Amino acid sequence: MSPPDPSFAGPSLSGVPSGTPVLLLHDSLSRRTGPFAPIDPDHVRVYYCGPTVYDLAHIGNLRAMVSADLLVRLLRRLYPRVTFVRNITDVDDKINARAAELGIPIEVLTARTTADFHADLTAVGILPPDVEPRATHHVAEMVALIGRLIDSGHAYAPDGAGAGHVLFSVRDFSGYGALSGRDPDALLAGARVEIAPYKRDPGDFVLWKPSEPGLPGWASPWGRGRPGWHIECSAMAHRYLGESFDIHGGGSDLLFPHHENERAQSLCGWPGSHFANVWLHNAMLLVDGEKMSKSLGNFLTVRDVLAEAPGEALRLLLLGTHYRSALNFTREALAEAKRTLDRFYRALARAGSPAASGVPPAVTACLCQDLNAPGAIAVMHALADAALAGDAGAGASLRAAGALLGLLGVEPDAWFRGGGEAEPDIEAAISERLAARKARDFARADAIRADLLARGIVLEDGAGGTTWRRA
RNA sequence: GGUCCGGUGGCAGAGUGGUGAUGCAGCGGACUGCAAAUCCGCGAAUGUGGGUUCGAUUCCCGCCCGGACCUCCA
Repeated sequence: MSPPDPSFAGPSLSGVPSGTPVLLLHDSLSRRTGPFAPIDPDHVRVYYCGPTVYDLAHIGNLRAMVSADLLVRLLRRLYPRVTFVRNITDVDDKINARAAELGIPIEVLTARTTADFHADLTAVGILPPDVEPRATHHVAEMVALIGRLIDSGHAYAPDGAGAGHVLFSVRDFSGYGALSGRDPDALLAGARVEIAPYKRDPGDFVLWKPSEPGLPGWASPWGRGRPGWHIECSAMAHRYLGESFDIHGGGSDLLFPHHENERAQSLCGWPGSHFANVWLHNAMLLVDGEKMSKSLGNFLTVRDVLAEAPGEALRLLLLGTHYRSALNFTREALAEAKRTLDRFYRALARAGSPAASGVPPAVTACLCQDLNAPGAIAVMHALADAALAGDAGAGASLRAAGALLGLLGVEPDAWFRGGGEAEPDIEAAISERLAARKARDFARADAIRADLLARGIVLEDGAGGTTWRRA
C-alpha cells in the first residue's frame, strides 16, 4: 500500500480557489464535524481557557495547549489574520490556599507560576497567544457584565445569609445545558451540587462572592468581593474578541460546568450574540490508564517529562494521537517519539539545506480533517523515506511540514550534538579508535565505542567516516 | 443513576460502504571487522450478536468492555 499521495490537495468547496483546502472541525455544541466558516474570513478569532496559576503545568494541561497551538498554526496558514486569546486565571481559591500554604504573597505565586508556564510552553514549541489577559486586570469588565445580568433578570444578589453574592439563575436561560448535553432538571439530582440556602435553584452558580479581609477583593455594587470562576472568560473573550467570535476551546473536562456557564453568561449578557460559533474540546490524557489531574495527585509535570526527553519529543508524542481521543502517556511512547525525531532529523541532514518548500498539500489536507495530526505525521514518514533516499525536495517538504506542526525547528547538527560535554574529547576518542581499527585492534576500538556509549555518545561508521551523536 | 465518547495487528495509532495507512516491536536478508544508521522482504488487526445493503471495519439496534463529565480540573 502506498502512502498518502503528497500531491493530493484535499477537499475543496466550489467558490473557494482550488488548492485551498476546507477546514473541517468537530463542534462540541452541534456534535458534528463540518466546514469551518469564519464570521470574518479576514480575521479569525479564537479563545482558549488558559491555566489557573497556582502550580506547575502538567502534561495534561499541555495537551490542551498543544491542541490549541496546532489549531492556531493551521488557521494562520489558511487565513490572513488570526487573533488568539488565552487567559491566565490569577484569582482563585486554590491560588489563595497555595499561597497561604507556602507563606508567600499571592502575587509572587501567580507571577512565578505564570513564568514557569511560559517556559514550559516554549520548551514544547508552543507559540504565545496574541493576547494573554489576566483575570485580575479585568475585574471591571466582570463587574459590568454581572451588572448587565442582574439588570436583565438573569442574575440575582440574595439578601441575608447570601448577602454579597451574585448568582446566575439557570432557570432564566432556556438554552442552559445545550452545550454539555444536560437536562437542567437532571442536574439538580447531582450530589455534588453545592446546596446553599440562598440559591433560588441548586444549579445556580456564583458570579461574585464576598471576600474575607486578607484575601484578594475588589469594590463592587455588592460589596468587597471577588469573581466566580466562569465570569472571567466571558468578560475577557468579549473584551478582546467581541460578542460573537469563531472558536472557543479547552479540555473536555471544561465542557461542564465551565463552558456551559460561560456560554450562559455571555448569551444572556449580550442578547442576540452567538458567543462562540464552534466549540473544540480535546480528550483527556491518561497516565497508566487513569486520568491525570491535580486533584488526584498522580500528575506528571511538564518539567518531569522534560528532564527525560527533549520538548520536541513530548510535542510529537502529544500530536501522535488525535486530539479528541484519549491519550495514554507512557515512557515507552516518549522514547519512541524521540527515535522518530532522530529519523526525521537524519532525513533532513541527508537532504542538506535545500531551498525553502511549501507545506505538502497532503499534510495540510490531513490537518484540515479536524486536525488529523497523526495522518500528517504519517505523511512526514513518507517524506523522510524519500529524503533518506536522496530526494532533497522531500527533505525541504519535510521541514515545511514540521514547521506547520511546530516540529523540526532546529538544525540536525544541533539535534544530534547539542549540549553536553565538550566535543574535542569526543573527536580525540574517535581518532584513537580509528587508529585502533586500522591496526585491526578491534577489541580496543570496541572498548572506546562502549566507553563513549556509556557517556551517551553513539558512534556511526559510515562511508564518509565516523560520525557521532548523542543518544 | 444520567449524559457523552470510544473499542482496529504484540504495542501505538489513522482512514474508509467494496479486498485495512503509518510508526515501534518481531522475523529473514543486504551493508558493517562487529555495531549503529540505512535499505529490501515477511508475518500480524477492525470487541460481540443482530439489522440495512449486492457488499459493513465504516450506517442502525442490542450486549459486553473501557474512558470522560455530572459545580476542583486541560
